[in-house]
Amino acid sequence: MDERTQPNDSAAETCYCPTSGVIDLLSRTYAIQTLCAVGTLQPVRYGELETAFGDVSSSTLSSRLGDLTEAGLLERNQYDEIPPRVEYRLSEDRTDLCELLTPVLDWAQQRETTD
Amino acid sequence: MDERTQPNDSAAETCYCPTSGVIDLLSRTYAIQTLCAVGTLQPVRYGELETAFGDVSSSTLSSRLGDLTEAGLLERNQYDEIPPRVEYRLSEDRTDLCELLTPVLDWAQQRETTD
DNA sequence: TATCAACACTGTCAAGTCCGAAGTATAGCA
DNA sequence: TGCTATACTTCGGACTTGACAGTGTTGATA
Repeated sequence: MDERTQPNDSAAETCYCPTSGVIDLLSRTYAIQTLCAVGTLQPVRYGELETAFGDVSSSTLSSRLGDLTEAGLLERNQYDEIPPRVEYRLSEDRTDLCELLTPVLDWAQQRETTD
Repeated sequence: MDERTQPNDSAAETCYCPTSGVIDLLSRTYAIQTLCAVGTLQPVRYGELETAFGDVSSSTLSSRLGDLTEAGLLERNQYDEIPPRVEYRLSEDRTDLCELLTPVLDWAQQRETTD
């Protein structure tokens, strides 16, 4: 940490930290997208996400939703109807994460179209 | 898209998009951390990243750096010395991604300490 | 009466990805 | 001659993912 360029000090403290639980979670397939999609479409059902993504496998989407719910980032509400209905939405206090991630997805998509 | 709560329209366009190349990349182990660590410590060497993370396997770090370099997010400079020296830094125009990701890592770390 | 559709998953197996440990190449130093 | 330093690569096994088929319930349709 001497003659290196450094954006700012707070970043220096956080950036190279070891894998934390949440980042581990976000590093799985479709985790980021799922989070943002739920934030945008909420309340959203399993089938809606499946068709929105188009190419997720049902097992992956299922376990991703399970992971995120278990981690407290999503809420799952099940209604006793036939056919069954399950709705997902962001947990009350996790909306902020989605707000941080959306620009990342925006960036990625913009890059996709320009490069 | 009728009575659903929607944060804003631009988010609705981007959030539930299918997996794009960049997001695919970021969804691999240590990709987000590597990007942010390079942004913070640049120019940074392989060994520095390895010790900074502490628990990455060398093979994973190696392939992650390769992925990010190949995708044009990182620059790799090799010097003909013994022992060898290789330096990584963010590509000129990719600094903005790191700026978007740092808050995500901050959020994750803060959550880690409060929960 | 038999079948089908709708929905939210779960189960299974093959393929891909990741980890930890050991190995590679090179030159200076003891 | 062996040790050190560096930036990787290779290998076998473990874990994750994808494709596809199946589950359970009830109302609608043939």
